[in-house]
Amino acid sequence: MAAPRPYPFPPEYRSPGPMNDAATPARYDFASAEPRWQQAWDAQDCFKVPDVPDGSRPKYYVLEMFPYPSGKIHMGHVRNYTLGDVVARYKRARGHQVLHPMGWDAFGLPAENAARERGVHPAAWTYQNIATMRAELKRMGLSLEWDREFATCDPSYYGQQQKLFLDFLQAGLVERKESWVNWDPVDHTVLANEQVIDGRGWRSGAPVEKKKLSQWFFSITKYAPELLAALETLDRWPERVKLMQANWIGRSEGARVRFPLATPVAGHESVEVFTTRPDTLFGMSFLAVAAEHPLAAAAAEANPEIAAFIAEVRALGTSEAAIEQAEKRGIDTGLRVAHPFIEGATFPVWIANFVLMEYGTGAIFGCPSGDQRDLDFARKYGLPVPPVILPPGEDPASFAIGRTAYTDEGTLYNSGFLDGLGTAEGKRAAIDALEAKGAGTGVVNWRLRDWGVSRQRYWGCPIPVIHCEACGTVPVPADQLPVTLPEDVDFSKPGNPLDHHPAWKHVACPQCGAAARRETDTFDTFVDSSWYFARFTAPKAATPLVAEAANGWLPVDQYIGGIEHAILHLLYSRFFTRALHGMGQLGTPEPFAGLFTQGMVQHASYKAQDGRWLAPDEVDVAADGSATDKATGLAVTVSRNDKMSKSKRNTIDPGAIIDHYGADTARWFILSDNPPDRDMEWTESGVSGASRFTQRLWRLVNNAADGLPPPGAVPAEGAARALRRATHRTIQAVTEALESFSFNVAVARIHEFANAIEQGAAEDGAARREALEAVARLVSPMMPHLAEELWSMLRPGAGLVANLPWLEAEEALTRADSLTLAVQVLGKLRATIEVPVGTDEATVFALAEAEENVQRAIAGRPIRKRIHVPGRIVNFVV
RNA sequence: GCGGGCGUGGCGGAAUGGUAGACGCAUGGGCCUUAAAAGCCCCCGUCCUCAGGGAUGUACGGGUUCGAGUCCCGUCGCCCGCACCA
Repeated sequence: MAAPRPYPFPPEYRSPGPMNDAATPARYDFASAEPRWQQAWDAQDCFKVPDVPDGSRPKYYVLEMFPYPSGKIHMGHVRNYTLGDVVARYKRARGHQVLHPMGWDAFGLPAENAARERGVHPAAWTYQNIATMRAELKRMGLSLEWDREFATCDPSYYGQQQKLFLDFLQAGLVERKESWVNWDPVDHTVLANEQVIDGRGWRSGAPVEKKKLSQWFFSITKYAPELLAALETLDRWPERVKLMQANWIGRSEGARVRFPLATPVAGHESVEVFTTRPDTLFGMSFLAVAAEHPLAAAAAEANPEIAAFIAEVRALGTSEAAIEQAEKRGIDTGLRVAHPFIEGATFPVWIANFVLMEYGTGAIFGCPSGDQRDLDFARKYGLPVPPVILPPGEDPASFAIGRTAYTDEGTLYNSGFLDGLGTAEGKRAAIDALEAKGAGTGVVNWRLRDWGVSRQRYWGCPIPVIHCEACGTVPVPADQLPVTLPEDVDFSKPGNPLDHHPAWKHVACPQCGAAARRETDTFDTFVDSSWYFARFTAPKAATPLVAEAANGWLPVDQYIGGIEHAILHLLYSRFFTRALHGMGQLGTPEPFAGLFTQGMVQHASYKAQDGRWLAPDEVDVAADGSATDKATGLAVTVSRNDKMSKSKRNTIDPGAIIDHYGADTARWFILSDNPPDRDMEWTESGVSGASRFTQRLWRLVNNAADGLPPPGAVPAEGAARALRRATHRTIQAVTEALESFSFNVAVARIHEFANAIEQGAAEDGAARREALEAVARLVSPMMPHLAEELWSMLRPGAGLVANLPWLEAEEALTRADSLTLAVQVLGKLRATIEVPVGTDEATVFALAEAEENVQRAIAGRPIRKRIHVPGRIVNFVV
């Protein structure tokens, strides 16, 4: 692991150390305060809740996506857990019983990479990382209940997961099917998509091949209709995430059409195609199948050119993005199919690299005039483009398709019996005709595929199955679980260490007792993260779930994590929950009632002229943002908005930040910088600004604390009114901002409030105490340590802010007695007027019209219309 | 390529269809200090100005409205996901 980098802090922000040095003004000493308050929370078990909510207060389950233990925490974690902690502390103050646990998504590839590269055992590497990261998280002052912690690589967790797998098997939700993997022919290893770079294996550099393997699948497609329909019930999910999921599930109505082959090939009499546009069948120009389609294989047998083309397509790997971005290419098989409607006509069968075997039937009919991809393909290979849809207002004699297909609705023509019909009627009529002829049927197709969970890797949860020659695949009996990973594994050979372990896989068949073989594949790590949120409700139970605990706490009220998980992790978790609900193990069909997706954390990156990436402490940044290399003095290319990454060396270590500024400063800066759902940029000046504000608040209280009247004093009327109004309006505004995840706005309101307190120096002492106590309590979800420190100065010995209820604004004190109205003429601002609350409309118009600027803008023209939006605006139309 | 999102001063951003730029950061000027640090105060979209104001401005081009950063259509740029990274 890389040594921690020094951080280029200005010397003035180092921890001030012991105070009461007469020569320097007193400062807030976060370095001693933060651990002190963390101990105080621990000592009182502030964040502990029972396994079953006791009903004394409403329950609230706050969960952030648990981290992968990669080594150290990064700023993305700090942002994620700060957001969650604000919610957890705020909800707790609002009187909820808050469950807020933490654990580790601990299986995965990086541990195996570390084992191969450095000879560390994956378990040792993982648990060491967990220890480091746990210590770092604890320093952040999060209101977590650490007693519930677990790692998914603990046998006590993955053993329970194996039990769930047996339940899924029993429920008919598991299947064994063949599917394609990326195969590295040199390393003899299955590659993850991220390990395929430009079609080559990342270590060997060899062109990847696609290989078919028999693998385990969860039947998520059985739940496709439910998963789609239930999106509507998720009213506290971002619309964009629901949209992405709906598109991913991809329900589409269309038809399956059977095209008879002119001459049967290798036992194939026909090709079946799925289409959402059966109305355009008369616009057919060709038929195309995927390279993995059986017909393609049959055609390749007699033709080496076709075989070469298929091999080329295979070399693209299994990533859909790579396949679809490749240049659209194809090859004519020489086969021809008959048309279901056009008597005697036949069309060529092509193999095309953009047709996906996984979608529909792995074959399409090409209608170039109505589909852009088909058109590009037809133009490239000189195939005909018969137009069949006439856009509204076009003349059939002159309308022609050029470089752009017409994909919208219109009137069918050149289409035999469909002529004159619109798009919707055309679809219906075409399906009716197909069904009457026995050439096809109307169907609903789903884009969603079953979830392949087999991985040929060591560091994952063993799939508890035994393969027996006589009995087939036999589940490991529940009383023989968990199937644990062997510890003595050899990573010097490529491939799956479980597979070449000398003893582990050799077992007796549980059914017949004959020699049999353990499944050596392990689960996709998405399985681990598909139920951990439920396990947190009873993390040590001897069964996967405990009904009262799970049903008492679930669903998660607020789930927080990165937008990059918008589809897969969230959809798999929804599927798992629904499946467990169906088996009667969970009371809720949906895992996450509320979802918030945060943006990424970025930092400027610096590239020297010779192409090396420079770390932030290796450059001098000038006021105008330009930078030079400290070592060479040469100018450096600065790029903002770069995702923090080790390769660009622009990561900032949260541990170093906490050392130098304290956890509260880091939290405050992260919250203040921008709205939490957007990407944020970590800047040095931003953190130091946040640090100054913590000192300013502390000073504000420290300077005032001695001169305040005792708690309970009643503020006087009159002079104190302005400050009291500021206090109660701030309570109102911060509360609203916290409720709506506008944490940056909450920060702004607290800044304004601090300004107001400073300006109100001569005010009534009781009002001042009220204001300062409000500050301490309002910042507490965001800067919990500073809040405790301020509170202890204001109310020595009065207990913890963490145990206080949230402040309520007094409505009467928030009202103003006059308001400012904008006066516009023709929608342009010309003046503002100050009127007492409750002024009637006629008076408002008269006052507005009397303004000198307004008169000038009206310029003697008659007023046609007067608009008054009470409390906002007056507009004169002339 | 397909699906989703975002775009407002030098920077991060604020703004129930109703005063665009709150609040913060940076820069500049000033106070304090022997000096620095810390702290405090002022200015701060652009252009014009008779110093009252005026024009213009929310990626770009259109539209709806008394009124558009906000709603609608199109274009451009950037970001996320694409099923074996987590």
